[in-house]
Amino acid sequence: MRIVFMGTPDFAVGSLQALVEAGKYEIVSVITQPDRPKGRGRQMLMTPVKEYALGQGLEVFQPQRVKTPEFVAQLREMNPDLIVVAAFGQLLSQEILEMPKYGCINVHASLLPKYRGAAPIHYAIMQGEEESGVTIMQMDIGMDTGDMLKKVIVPIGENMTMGELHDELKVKGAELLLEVIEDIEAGKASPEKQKEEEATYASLLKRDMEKIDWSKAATDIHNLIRGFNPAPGAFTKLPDGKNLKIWGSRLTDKVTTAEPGTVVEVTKHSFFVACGTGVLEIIEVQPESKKRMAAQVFINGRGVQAEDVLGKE
RNA sequence: CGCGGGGUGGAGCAGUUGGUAGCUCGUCGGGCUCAUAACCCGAAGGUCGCUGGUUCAAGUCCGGCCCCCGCAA
Repeated sequence: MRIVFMGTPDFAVGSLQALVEAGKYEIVSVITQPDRPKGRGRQMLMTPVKEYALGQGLEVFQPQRVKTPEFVAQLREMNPDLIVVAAFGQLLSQEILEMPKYGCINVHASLLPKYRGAAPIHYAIMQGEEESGVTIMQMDIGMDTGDMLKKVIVPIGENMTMGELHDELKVKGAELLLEVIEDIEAGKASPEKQKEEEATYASLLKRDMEKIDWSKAATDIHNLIRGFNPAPGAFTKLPDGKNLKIWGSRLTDKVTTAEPGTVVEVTKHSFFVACGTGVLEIIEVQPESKKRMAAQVFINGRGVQAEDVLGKE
C-alpha cells in the first residue's frame, strides 16, 4: 500500500514510526509544516516529524499550504492509496480527501466527538477528565468530524500530566493506526457517525490561560497546572513582580479562610497556597530565568515565605 | 544582531556606600527517640566563571572573554 503521511509534532512521530517499523507499507512521502525560526537565537528548527523522516531516508515536503493547485498536483503524482494524517496543522481540501483509494484517515488524541480541534490532550487534563484516548477517523471536510473507525481508551490519574498522557496516547494511537489500516485493507473497517450533539472543541490555547487564577477551586488550578505540564506551563506572580511557573501540585484537604493566592504554610518540602476553594500544595516550580526545581529547593533559597500573596499584579 | 536574567562551598540563595564571605537545605560524626523527612550538638567543604585594569585593599568598581538559563517566536 502506498501511503502519504502528514504530521508535525512529536505526537505524529509515533504514528509515522509505527508505519515505518511495520515494514510492509510504502511510505511515498512525508508532509510536514515548514521549518520556522525557533530557540533563543532565531535558528530554523525542523519539526519532529521532519527530523525523524529524514533519519529514515524518507522524502519530505513542507508546503506552506497543501491546498494549492501546485501541491495538489504533486500529491496526485505520488499516487497514494491512503493518506494518514496525525496532528498535521493544516486542513485538507475535498480534492485531497477524495484522491486516495482509501481516502484520508486521521489519528486524533481524544475520544471523539469530545475535544475536536487543536489541543485535545491539554483540554482533557484541564477539564479533569478521568479518561481520554485516541480516535481514528475517516476524514471529511470538517474539523475532526469524520466517521470514526476505531478508538482506544486511556484512563487519566489524578496527578497525570499532559506530557504523560501525550506519551501514552502517542503509543496507543500508533498501535491503533496499524490495526485500522489492517481493517481497511481487509475491507473490515466499520465507520461510525459521530454524535454531533455531544461534540466539544479544544481550541488553540491562549496565552492568558497560563496565568493561574487563585480564586478558582484548587481542583481546577491543579488541573491547569498538570494540563500545562510540560508546556507551556502555568504561572503566577511573586510579590516582587516576577513570574513563577508552577509545574507540580497536589490536592490537599486543608482548609483556610485566607485570601486566595496567600501562602498559608511553608514546610521544609513544599508550600501551600489558598485557593477560592481549598488549598493547593505546590511541589515543583520554576522562577523566572531559572530552571525547574523542586519546591523544597526554591524554599531553601527563600523563594517564598508564609503570608506572601501570589498572583497580585 | 528579538527581549531579558545569571555564573559565590554538593543544591538554592544573600552579600550593605569596596576592607579577605553568610543563610537554608544537603553531607559526615555524635546525641535524643519505638521511630522519623522531626529535634539537639559538632565537623568538613569556597581559586566568589576566566582575564586585564583602578585601588593601600575588590565577590563588591571599569574593560574584554567564556559558559548557562528564562521569555518571546
